Amino acid sequence: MSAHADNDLSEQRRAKLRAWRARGDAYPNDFRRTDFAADLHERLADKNKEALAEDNVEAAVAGRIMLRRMMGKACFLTIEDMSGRIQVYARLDGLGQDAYADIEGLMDLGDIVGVRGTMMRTMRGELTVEATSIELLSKCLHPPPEKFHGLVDQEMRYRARYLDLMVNEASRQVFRLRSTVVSAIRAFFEAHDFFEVETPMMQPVASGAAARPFTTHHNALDMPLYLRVAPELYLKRLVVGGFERVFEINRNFRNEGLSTRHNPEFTMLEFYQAYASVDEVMALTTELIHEVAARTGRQRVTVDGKEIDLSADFDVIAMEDAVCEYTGLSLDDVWNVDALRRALGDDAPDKRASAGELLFALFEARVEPHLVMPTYVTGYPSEVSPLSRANDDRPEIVDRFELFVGGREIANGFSELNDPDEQLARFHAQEARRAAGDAEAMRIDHDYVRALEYGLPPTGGQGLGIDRLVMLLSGASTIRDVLLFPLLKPEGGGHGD
RNA sequence: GGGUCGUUAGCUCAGUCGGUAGAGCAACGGGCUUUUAACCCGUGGGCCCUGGGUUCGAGCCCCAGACGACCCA
Repeated sequence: MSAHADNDLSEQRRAKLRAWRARGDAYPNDFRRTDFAADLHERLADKNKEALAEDNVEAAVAGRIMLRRMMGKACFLTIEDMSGRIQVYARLDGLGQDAYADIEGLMDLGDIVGVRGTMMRTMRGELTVEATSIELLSKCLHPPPEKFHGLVDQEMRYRARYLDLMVNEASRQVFRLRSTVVSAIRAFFEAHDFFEVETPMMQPVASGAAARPFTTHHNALDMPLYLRVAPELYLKRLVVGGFERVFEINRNFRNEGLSTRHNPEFTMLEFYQAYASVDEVMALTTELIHEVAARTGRQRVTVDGKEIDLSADFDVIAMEDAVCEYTGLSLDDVWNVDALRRALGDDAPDKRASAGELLFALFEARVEPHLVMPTYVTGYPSEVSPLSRANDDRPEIVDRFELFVGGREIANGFSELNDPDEQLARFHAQEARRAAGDAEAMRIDHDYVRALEYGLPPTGGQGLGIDRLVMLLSGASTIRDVLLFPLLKPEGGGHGD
């Protein structure tokens, strides 16, 4: 990448490193930091210039040089550690000739340094470490991005995420937020007597969702393996085993295109609760999102200029009603193949599609983008929900919901289908679709059906996309902004090696 | 997969009508012992994404490609 083809500038820095190496260990690990920048700011907040001068507070800080102001026989450095920034003041008189010359001759913006000194305030009141020693701990051999604008180039922000994080505070905040989200979710489920499990990422049958898997091969067993598209069928096996409340936060892999909403690997939360109805799962989902929004301080977020209150109750609407509302169809039409096809126009799928499939297609095409305020959509057609339990009164729909916020699907939950014979029949229906050309139709998992034959208690479960939740809370418009290392095409258009 | 826009110094960006490539930051040299996006003076730094084409002459116009951003599917 062009960012690293800085031959002259990095040669200058390498020359300084060579000079530093000649003095001894150029990459020492004997500097003992005693203070973080933020702690010093907090601890000494109420000490004015005079009080600090009297107290003689010693400090040892370390971090990267972000700014530097040389003034002949004195200089200011701004260094940054994981907690924030702190200013360093170095004087020729205070450090001595040789040590002061090192700052000018060996150190550059971007270098990692350790500083010992005494806390003071400048005439303008800024808390500052007046250095008694400064040592180079790790040389930065490339010029860092521009100090004021940071790193703007999107491609380089994704390809060299370390540079993005080094200079863009906004980017760091997104990933701190993400960490808080995950930890809030864990705390929530632990408080509700769930426990966390890990199920296989590599599966002999990739089932549990309508998606194409990545394929790999196990040499010793000489068998194909698939990266999972969902953990669902394994989690429900655990409920069969008596783990009545489980959750998993982990990666799924789907072999599909890249977009602002899709990355081939993404993170899902799934949880299952025995003896819970779909309504209880919905209530738990609302409670979860309320809790995460509160823990992250993001109860009010803005999507496409519209403010969304994540602490309020969420709307609920049946898919049939939602389709009528946004397409003008009547309730009599929503299971009528001809009426649905007319409404879909050019967006209609292949000719063999059933009424339920068409209704779902129409919902996706015409309704989803309008669901900006948090909204549960219920009553999904059975054909597009092969793992959901049929509604007791109306077998053509299932007891399932999806939660939409900002026009995007955030979560998907349902009352689990636990009749093994019905499940096998649904799998066979999926297989028929596959035979008819649907490459994403769900695979039959016979071992899962056998697990159901031992008895899955009535159960409710739900899956929630962590990346999309973080997008919502952070205001990110692309999934790449909430993934530390999003998948990109290789540089230069070639293959990796 | 389709459309639109973009790619110029290490970084952030200008570049007029087609006529020898510009700024700020960063670097290097000089000045400056309380600055803070420090400041002042000076110097160096370019595969203008790649490959073709048009032209006396292309960063600029045309064609193809690579990568990215946005929109659509």
